Amino acid sequence: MQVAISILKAVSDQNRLRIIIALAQHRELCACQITELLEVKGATASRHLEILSKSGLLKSRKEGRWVFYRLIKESETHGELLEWIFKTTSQSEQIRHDEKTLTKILNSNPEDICRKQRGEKCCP
Amino acid sequence: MQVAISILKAVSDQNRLRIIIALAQHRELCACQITELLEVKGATASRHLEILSKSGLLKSRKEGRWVFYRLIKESETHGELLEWIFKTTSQSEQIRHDEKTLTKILNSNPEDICRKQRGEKCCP
DNA sequence: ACTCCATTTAGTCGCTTAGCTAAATATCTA
DNA sequence: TAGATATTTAGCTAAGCGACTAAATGGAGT
Repeated sequence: MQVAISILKAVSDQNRLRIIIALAQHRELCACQITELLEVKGATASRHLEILSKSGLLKSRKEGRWVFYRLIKESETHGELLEWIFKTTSQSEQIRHDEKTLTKILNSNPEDICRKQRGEKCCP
Repeated sequence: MQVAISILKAVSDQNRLRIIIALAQHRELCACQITELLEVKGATASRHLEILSKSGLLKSRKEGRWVFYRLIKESETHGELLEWIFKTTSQSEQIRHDEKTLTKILNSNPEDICRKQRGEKCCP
């Protein structure tokens, strides 16, 4: 019961839902890319990623200074939940916008993104 | 997106989850039975039922002084979500306890239950 | 009409949480 | 080693939410 609730609480936040959907479309994203996508401060994105990880939906991998996140494969236990989420949000304006933003982000390299995050506005 | 979030928020509360699961097992329950099950004040149960109704998961039917709630049949759109919920909570101690409490509640009639709710402790 | 009573609405209180800033941690590079 | 930098942690604030009490609503029975 508590497990179910912690997962449901984890995904019932708009920004965390955006993270889940983004990771479903792109195998792996680093913290700075997600920060860029959500347009929040790094600390905030980090907090969201922690919540999703602790609920058992994400795992992370460190590579140098970067931390990459992906959906846990075993979340196939949670396949039905994820399927429902994808189906129910597929028409969303926000998600379509995120998809476009993500292709821009993936065309830049992480270094540029991080540089942007402490300087001026981003995404050419 | 907002629809998905409102549904996820609706079901990511312990008491509201208990309501959903109870209604999946017993076609229809009145507000006082749900109040009895949750062991909260009537006003609190009413609030939870409103949230579930507004998110599109429940509908209500008035019969005299009582209001009966049930899962919306069209929530088959939400079948995957509900299936995941049932599967993920089936081992829960709380839910098993609720099942027992519910059979007691259903063996009483609503009048008795309501009478108990404004008087002393309940459930023989 | 009057009363009883199940349910809902209003209003309050305490806790949780999402966001921020600033400081700490960890890692790369010169 | 020193400095730069990506991420996380700590601490704060404001908004959101769940529980309660009290009052309002609306149906049933006399």
